[in-house]
Amino acid sequence: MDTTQRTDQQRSADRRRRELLEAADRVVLRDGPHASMNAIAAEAGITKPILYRHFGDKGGLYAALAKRHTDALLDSLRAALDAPADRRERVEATLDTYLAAIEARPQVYRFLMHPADGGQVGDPGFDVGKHSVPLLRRMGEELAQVIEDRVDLGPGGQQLARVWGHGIVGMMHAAGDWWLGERPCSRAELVRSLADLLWGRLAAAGDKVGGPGF
Amino acid sequence: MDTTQRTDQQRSADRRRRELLEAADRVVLRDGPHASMNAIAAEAGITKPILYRHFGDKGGLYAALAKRHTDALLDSLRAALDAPADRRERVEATLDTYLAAIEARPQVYRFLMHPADGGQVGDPGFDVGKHSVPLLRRMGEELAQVIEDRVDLGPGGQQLARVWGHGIVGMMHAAGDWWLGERPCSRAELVRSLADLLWGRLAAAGDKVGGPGF
DNA sequence: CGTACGTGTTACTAACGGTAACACGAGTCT
DNA sequence: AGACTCGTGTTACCGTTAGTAACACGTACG
Repeated sequence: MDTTQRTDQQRSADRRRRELLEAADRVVLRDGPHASMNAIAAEAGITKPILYRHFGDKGGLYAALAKRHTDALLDSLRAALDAPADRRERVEATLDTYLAAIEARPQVYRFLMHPADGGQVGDPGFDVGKHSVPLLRRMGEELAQVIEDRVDLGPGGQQLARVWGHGIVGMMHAAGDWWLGERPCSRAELVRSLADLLWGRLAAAGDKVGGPGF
Repeated sequence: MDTTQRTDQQRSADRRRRELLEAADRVVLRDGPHASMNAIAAEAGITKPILYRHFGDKGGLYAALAKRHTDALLDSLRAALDAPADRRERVEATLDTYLAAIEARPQVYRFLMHPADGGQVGDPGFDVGKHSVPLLRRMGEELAQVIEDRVDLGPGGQQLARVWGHGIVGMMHAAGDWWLGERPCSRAELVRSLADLLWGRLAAAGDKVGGPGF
């Protein structure tokens, strides 16, 4: 039970794991979220059971793969969120960073956003899987933390920040999803429109006149 | 080629279709979104191929089922959106209506929200499926229309309304999803928090003091 | 009586997630 | 040296699922 030896083995396993994840990445990028375990194993030059030994089940592989991209995206978003600029600029930079990311890699984005399963009926207590908070939640919690840290919301601010974190992330996500499919305007316009929404322009705008009999 | 006879047949087929949809509804409500075609057929007292003759494939059945619930939900939302009250009250009523709906039937909600597929690789030109706009889009478009009709946004207002429609729906959805899972507060509090967000409270709040060296 | 047709079935295929059982090679202990 | 373990890899399988082909029954119409 030598520690260094164990470290060697673990290091080797980690490297293999990374290779497998990269292969999975390629397949998912090529075939979309429907990539089968067989296809991923073939791309990696091995066979299925090895994937299962490394990741437990498909959910585990999904979680590992999602974590990679999620971490990368969250790093970019943190950079935008923490920039030394005023709040509106930070919000716009964050929105733009997110939209640029999903614009650059729509396949990855689709993969990340569609959990595609939520809980088998049988086999409760399955140890793997389940710990994959599906990106939106992580982004929401992270944004909530930033809001709570940097914005003075008075009493009850912590809960308010959480609601807002998840709400804003959802707004960004849904608008981005729609925009990615239809491309009705430029990215900059979308960013401006969303920031305007968050800045209360909906509340400030006037009613439209001309309702019949009203 | 008698028209009345054909109508009779079609009417019978429609009734059968409705029965099948109700059976599918029960199964989905009981087993969650993972309900198999076999289980649905069994619940309806028939066998699989009949389902396939009626709905083409699973996507078709999903689409038909989703349309039912989506239409029902959209009717409720329209009622809240069109109420003769001021804008803030309408927004809160709409949010509350949506949240009450997902709170009352989480299983249906989960089913509707997880498309769970997006496009097979083989068999291009598959005639069924694909026409199932996944609820969020429909809600977004509908809300966009209401905003465009009732709020004066000046030039470019139509596009702005669409962005906002999808954005607000996404906000509502994500916050609702998170809230449904964690229940961190009452529904009324959630509604208030989200409405506050839309009313620009994020922009109005002050910075938090105490950043080290800033 | 036969023929077309709608409605239903059984029995099958293909693909997928997941697993058991076996095979090989390297280091280790006696 | 020989047995023992252990990591790495395989083949071959199981159970379930979406989807389909082929057949069987009843009924209206010529």
